[in-house]
Amino acid sequence: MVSLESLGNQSLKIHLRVADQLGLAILRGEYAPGDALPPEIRLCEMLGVSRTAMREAIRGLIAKGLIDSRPKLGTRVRPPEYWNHLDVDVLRWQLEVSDTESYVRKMFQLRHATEPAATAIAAENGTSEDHQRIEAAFNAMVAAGSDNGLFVEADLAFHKSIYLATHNEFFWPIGQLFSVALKEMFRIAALGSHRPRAIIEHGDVLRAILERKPDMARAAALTLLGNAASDIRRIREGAPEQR
Amino acid sequence: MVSLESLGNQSLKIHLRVADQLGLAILRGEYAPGDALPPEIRLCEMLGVSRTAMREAIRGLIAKGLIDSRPKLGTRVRPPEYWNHLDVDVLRWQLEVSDTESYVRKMFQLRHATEPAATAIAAENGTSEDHQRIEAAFNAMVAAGSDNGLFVEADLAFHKSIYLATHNEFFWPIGQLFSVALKEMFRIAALGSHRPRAIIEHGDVLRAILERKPDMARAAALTLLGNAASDIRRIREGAPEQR
DNA sequence: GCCCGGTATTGGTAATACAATATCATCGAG
DNA sequence: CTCGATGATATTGTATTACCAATACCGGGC
Repeated sequence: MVSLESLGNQSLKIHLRVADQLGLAILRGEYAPGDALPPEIRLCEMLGVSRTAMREAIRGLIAKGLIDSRPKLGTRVRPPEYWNHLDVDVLRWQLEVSDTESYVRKMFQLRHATEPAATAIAAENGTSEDHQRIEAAFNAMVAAGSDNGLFVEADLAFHKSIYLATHNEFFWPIGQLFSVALKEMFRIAALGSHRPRAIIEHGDVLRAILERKPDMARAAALTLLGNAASDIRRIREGAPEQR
Repeated sequence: MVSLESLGNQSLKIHLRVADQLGLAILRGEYAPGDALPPEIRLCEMLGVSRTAMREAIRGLIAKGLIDSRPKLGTRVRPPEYWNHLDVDVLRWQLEVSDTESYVRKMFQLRHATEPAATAIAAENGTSEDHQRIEAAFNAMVAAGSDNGLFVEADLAFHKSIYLATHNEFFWPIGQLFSVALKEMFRIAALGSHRPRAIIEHGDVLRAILERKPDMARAAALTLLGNAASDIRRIREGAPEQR
């Protein structure tokens, strides 16, 4: 018998696939802000899904602030300032359609604002469990050796643990966002980076947190960030990574 | 005939009402992280809605990271570190169930991290349209006179415009969040504050942005924030506002 | 020119079939 | 007889179809 796998990647829940396609189309600008999308039924037959699935997908896009839907006047694309750009899906779509360059810059602008503060707060508020988690991630970075995947994984875990250690819920989703975004970027351009220096700098951050020295932690985070940013810039400019 | 209006506020789309109830219940801790909520059908009859509506509500809560749903083991509450605390609904629920005190503090921690940076970036990148919008909000603050509602509205518009003027999409949702959160707080404890001083400080921020002086803008935002935080602290402590 | 009803489009409900999976019972081997 | 693997079953989420309600817009009739 002919399996259904033949069409498309599958295995994802279908309203997610649908939402993906619609979201990409919107981010790509196929439907400009203010425009109305085709009516539900047209969309259904265009993508070959049921109306319920389409409605669930639309529900999701509404939650992300991309569109607004009212009876009779259709579902319209909202102006971008209403979009939830911190949503990981929105971010992913954005990365797929627009040039990465400016997004790296903007993301580091935000990270530059939040991460030194988060690190300082973590140095102030971190519990011993937090300390253990951060230290474990650091050790994993060291132990990763030449394995790029492991290293990146541990690196992301390190920073995410710091955001968690703030014990401030508002910082958590931001750490989550960076984790996803950076992973996506590494997927695009696998980054060797200056591993020895990175480890030293992460160690400085770790020590400041363990010793509960907020100011030192903030400073360490700042230097780490500055170097990370210039690393990525160098890579984007096509310079060969030097180890 | 008996109108349906009798039960509840109404006029909101029903899956939103349902999501509201479920979200509140989760935030209230009625369903602890790891717990499974009742099966869909039970929930449907408990709240008196159709399965589709319930599914749409659940879809929304999944998008906010509150729950996760898998066949057979039910829909379970995820650990709070996965919740999207930057989502305005999550924030609203949190404010309704937990004490405001610590949330004001945490929110100002974040604001302290982002707003000086955003203001500096706005001073660097703001276009003339941005300048007009910010200035208009400032004028509205001045013109508000003794009308508290107008003043708060203009105040929020002022800060939101600054976040928009960064031309960095990642800052936009954060500005949006503060706008919603502070409005909610003012709703709870109407804040007269030091209006004359506030206007002067906002004027300093405005001038720095118009003159494109990032460092001055950052500094002005910092002093403004420091005073705003202590104002709110004083109010929370029950001290009478002095004008 | 104004009112009224038709129509198209989204919002909401219901019923049904399908798929995935944890639990439990049964069967067989040691 | 006990332990373990394996398969049936019940439960629960997933997906489709169909139908009715509310509403904004359009056009015709008075």
